[in-house]
Amino acid sequence: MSQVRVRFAPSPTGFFHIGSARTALFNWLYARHCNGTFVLRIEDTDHERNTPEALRVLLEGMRWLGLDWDEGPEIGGPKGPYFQSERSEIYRAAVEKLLANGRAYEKDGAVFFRIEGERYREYDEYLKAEVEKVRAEPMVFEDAIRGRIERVVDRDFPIVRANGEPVFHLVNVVDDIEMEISHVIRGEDHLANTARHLELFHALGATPPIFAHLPLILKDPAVGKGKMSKRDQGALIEEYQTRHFLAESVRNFLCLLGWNPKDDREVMPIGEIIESFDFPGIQKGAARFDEAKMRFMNGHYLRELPVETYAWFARPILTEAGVIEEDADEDYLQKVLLLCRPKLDLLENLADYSRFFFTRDYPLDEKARAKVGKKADPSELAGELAAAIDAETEAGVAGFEAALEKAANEHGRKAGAYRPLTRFAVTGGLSGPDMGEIIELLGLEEISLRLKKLASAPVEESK
RNA sequence: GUCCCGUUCGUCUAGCCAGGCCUAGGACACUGGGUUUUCAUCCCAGCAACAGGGGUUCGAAUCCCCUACGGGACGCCA
Repeated sequence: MSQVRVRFAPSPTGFFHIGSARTALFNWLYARHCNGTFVLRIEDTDHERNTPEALRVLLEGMRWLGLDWDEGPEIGGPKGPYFQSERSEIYRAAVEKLLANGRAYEKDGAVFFRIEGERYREYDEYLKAEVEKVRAEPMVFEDAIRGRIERVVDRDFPIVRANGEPVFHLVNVVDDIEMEISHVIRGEDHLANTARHLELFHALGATPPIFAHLPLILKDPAVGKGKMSKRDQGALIEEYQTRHFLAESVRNFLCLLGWNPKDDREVMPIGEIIESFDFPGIQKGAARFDEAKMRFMNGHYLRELPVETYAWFARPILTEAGVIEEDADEDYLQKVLLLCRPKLDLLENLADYSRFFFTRDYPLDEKARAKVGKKADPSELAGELAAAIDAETEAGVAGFEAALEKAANEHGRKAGAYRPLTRFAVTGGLSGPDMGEIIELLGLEEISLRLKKLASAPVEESK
């Protein structure tokens, strides 16, 4: 059996689009599944938008997602160079060959590929001009995902521009031949191009690879129509990097966007995905990106992280948000993180969720204050409870419960009246980590202090 | 305009190729309940789909045809 060689051939634009990432991912998965080779080839023939920064974004995104390539930039390989900008000689040779065997001709300084068949002229509604067309034999191929596809190429097309630069169709096919690519896995937007590519493969005397066209990722209908483009909210991998999504969850989610293992597994380790991944599991219809599900997965992976790793991710986030200092105590940090984790799905929310553990200067949610103040004056309640706590000798939750009981009896209230209030005083809101654990970690003294602070604060009328 | 591809719950999808096991399964979201002082975790329950029409067949989500809708391509962009 011949070696499986697949490639991801992006054009560095300065963005790493979610659709490109998914294409890269599926190529990578297939290569790993088949024990094949994953080639990264940079289609940088468009010199204007091609900058080192654009390449960096791309490679960084690939690495972040864990998509390691076997041949390509920075590591080289036997079929290099892997930048199209460095392969001009190879393209020139291919053009010479086509020119020599009569499948190409020069016109207006450019080189055109000749489609064989009877020629006629026709007004083209789309091009708004009369053009020369060809009655050609249809190109037929078996798409690994969609089955039999048939399409005619009815017009000659340029393969070298008047400025001497080779055109995408040409370089793409030449490189796939030279790099001995066995399977071309790419987006459905290339489906219509495939007939042209097939013409080129044949004219160059090469056996075409197997094609597999992936369904497109569509934008949220609320945003607009059509395939997701780089301008759409949530369309770039960088966005999820900056929002501190775990790469694992983004990758897992992307795997499921257009592929599934045919059983009920969804959150699954990458090794299992690699093992199960194959063309029959790939969807034909386009999919819509659903951030809610990715968030859910992120929460799942977050909860599975070893606490040291979790802290390693969290520390810079909290430092940047001004919640902790660079030298914050690791032990205390880990305790806080563990307390926050059960209900946290996104690291980007961690700062607001945990601020009160590190400072007394946390915002008080006015809605929460209004809610707490519905039955009784918060300041009054806080004062009563603080006094009871100060009189208490036992520490921790036990002491808190005793104080609660005492305050309730003394002032003729239900113990429950103090509970939401305590959370509000201690955290600034009405939701968050388990209150008992907060009390244990912060200590009764601190709880009392925060209650007193609330008791002495001026009461604001809620609007 | 021409050509190509697609269409199962709001979303991602299983089932379709090898028609009966489908009163269509799972997951996210949503709703309700439980746990909880609170809560974004956890547990339970619920909601909700075969685009429409015609055929073939004893029987169709599954096969065939048409229509509608969605998407893509048609560039000296990639």
